[in-house]
Amino acid sequence: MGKVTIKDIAREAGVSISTVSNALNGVSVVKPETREYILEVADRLHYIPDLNGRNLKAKATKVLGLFTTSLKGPYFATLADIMFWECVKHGYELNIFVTWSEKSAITSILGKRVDGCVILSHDVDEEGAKRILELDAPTIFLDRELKGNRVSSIIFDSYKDGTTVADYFLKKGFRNFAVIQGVLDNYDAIERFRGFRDRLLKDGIVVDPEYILEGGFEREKARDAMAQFLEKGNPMPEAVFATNDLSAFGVMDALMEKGIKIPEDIEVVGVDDVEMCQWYTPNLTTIRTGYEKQGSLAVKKLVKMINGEEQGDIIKLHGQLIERESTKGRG
Amino acid sequence: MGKVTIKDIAREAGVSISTVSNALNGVSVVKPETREYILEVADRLHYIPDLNGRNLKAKATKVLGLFTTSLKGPYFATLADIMFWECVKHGYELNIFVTWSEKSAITSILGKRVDGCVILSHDVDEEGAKRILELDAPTIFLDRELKGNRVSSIIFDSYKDGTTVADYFLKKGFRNFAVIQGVLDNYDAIERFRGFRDRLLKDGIVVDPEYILEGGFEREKARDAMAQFLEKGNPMPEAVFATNDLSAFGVMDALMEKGIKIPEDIEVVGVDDVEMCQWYTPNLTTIRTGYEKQGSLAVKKLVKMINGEEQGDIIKLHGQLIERESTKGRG
DNA sequence: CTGAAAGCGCTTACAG
DNA sequence: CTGAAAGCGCTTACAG
Repeated sequence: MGKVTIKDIAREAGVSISTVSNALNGVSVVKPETREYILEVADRLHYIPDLNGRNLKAKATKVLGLFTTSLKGPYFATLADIMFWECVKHGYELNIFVTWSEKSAITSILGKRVDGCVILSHDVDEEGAKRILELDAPTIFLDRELKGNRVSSIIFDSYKDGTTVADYFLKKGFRNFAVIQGVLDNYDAIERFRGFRDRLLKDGIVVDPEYILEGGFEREKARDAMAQFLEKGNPMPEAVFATNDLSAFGVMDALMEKGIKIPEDIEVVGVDDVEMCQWYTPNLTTIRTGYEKQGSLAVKKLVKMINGEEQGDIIKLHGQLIERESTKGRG
Repeated sequence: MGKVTIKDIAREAGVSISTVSNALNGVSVVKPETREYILEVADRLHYIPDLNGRNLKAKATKVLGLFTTSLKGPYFATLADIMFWECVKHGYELNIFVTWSEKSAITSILGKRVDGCVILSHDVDEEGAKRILELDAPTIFLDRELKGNRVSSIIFDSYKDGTTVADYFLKKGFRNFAVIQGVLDNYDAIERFRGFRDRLLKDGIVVDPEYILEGGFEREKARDAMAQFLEKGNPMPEAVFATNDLSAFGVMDALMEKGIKIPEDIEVVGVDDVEMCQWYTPNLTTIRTGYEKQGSLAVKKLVKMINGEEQGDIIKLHGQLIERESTKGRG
């Protein structure tokens, strides 16, 4: 290939490499004609800057990193697409990294591959997170509460979302529930469950451990758990709180396979409001968490922290209950 | 933060930076004790190498790039996850870039951010692709046929998949069809359609342009197109070929809303074999294209091209028809 | 086995 | 407005 460098451009254009660099970077000090000519030569030679050379000297890479344990899941693509567009607006690129530990984020930040990170782990790495806080590297956590000078969290108020669902069911007069847990060490899964449980406790209602099923945030897993539950012949609860939509679909799959009617025999509520909630029959009552907002806010806040315009914060997004067919059983 | 460099380690350990570099990189020439000690010091100081310094001098970055126009779509996450694991096996990292033109891939390769690229564009950028071919940068295209010294394509034999579906319907004695087109300039969309059409033509069957609908590979768009088609009151076709599963679901949504029975009144076939094919009622007959294989093969081939072990190739993956309820109408 | 030195491609004060 | 020079953090022949 024979890589073209600023040296080649300088020779070809008959100027120094400093002038080439200044022209290329639009430093206003260069005479317009010189600049024009250099740009033309650069273009003719198909010049592409070596990012390593540039980043080595420069303080910024103008790249943000999105670190995640998995690209799957119902809303990752939407979240990332929104973040991507928000990055473009602010003059940044977005790189996505699949990784199992925060170490990779640390390496990328300290290795000067990115100027800041957004971290979305399905499994929390406490040690890595602490290290990030120590270093005070510009970071946004989407999955836990952490705050530093340049470290923020933008999370769902999942505890409150759990209480919202409990409130809703209690108002209907229900007292017997099943709960589908999510990924066991996932922040949102834990908080949604806690909120639901605590609100019920206030009214003196305890959820029987037999009625707490593991859904792992997955449709298939939830379906299996519910099918197994039904096998046991326990009395049916009046309503099910699934800690995400996917597991709610799994629960409904299993119920309907047994001929149990939703919402007449049992009501179901999920969390997330993925698109499919509107397509599934019956369509699903759920909490709209607002993950689109999370994506754009993450980038905005991160850029501000990088620029030193704002300090770290903990931002909680409030969910909203969207009522649909799956809970139109009684009053 | 006060970035730690090999200089700091050298000073702290009382050796030269060359020795530090050699120790860190496991060059066997270093005395084991020296090496151990240096590693310990590096660890103690929380040393993280500056990737720009390293990549500037080194010929390789050990990073592969996956460039795509969108993270959405039913199989992107699976494809990327598989590629990620395959990268780990080969000692590479995987970076994902959302981008609208091949220019970004070129910048990354020539900018020495990555050693090679896998490109999956929903909209084809001919100019950019040509430039990659000229440069002969290690690249795998997943969306079009291109071949160079270090440029390969790993694509579905979508033309053949189209003929397979046509064959299947013809054997059942059908002669009246509707087709749901995909994204108009998408390679697979075009080829699936061409294969289907050409096979029918051989039997003297022409698909009425009124029966060729635009589905854009999206469920909603296909649903709307089919709903609009039904409004017109044209005679119903015997079968529908949707050029991907998502649009097949949309078509079935629209048909069932009008009380049309699948497969009794009309049969439907899709392409991809996404998971949902098994969940939808009726579950969907489709072509299993084998995108998992595409992902792992892409990484393997790319690594071999980078290492100079293999030249570019055009690899076509054969699809397989999976028969399910949506075509169990007649013989 | 270890160290001094050159250089990767770029940016950035600083002199002219 | 332009250029000579230093230096970003690393690797890599080469001498010892």
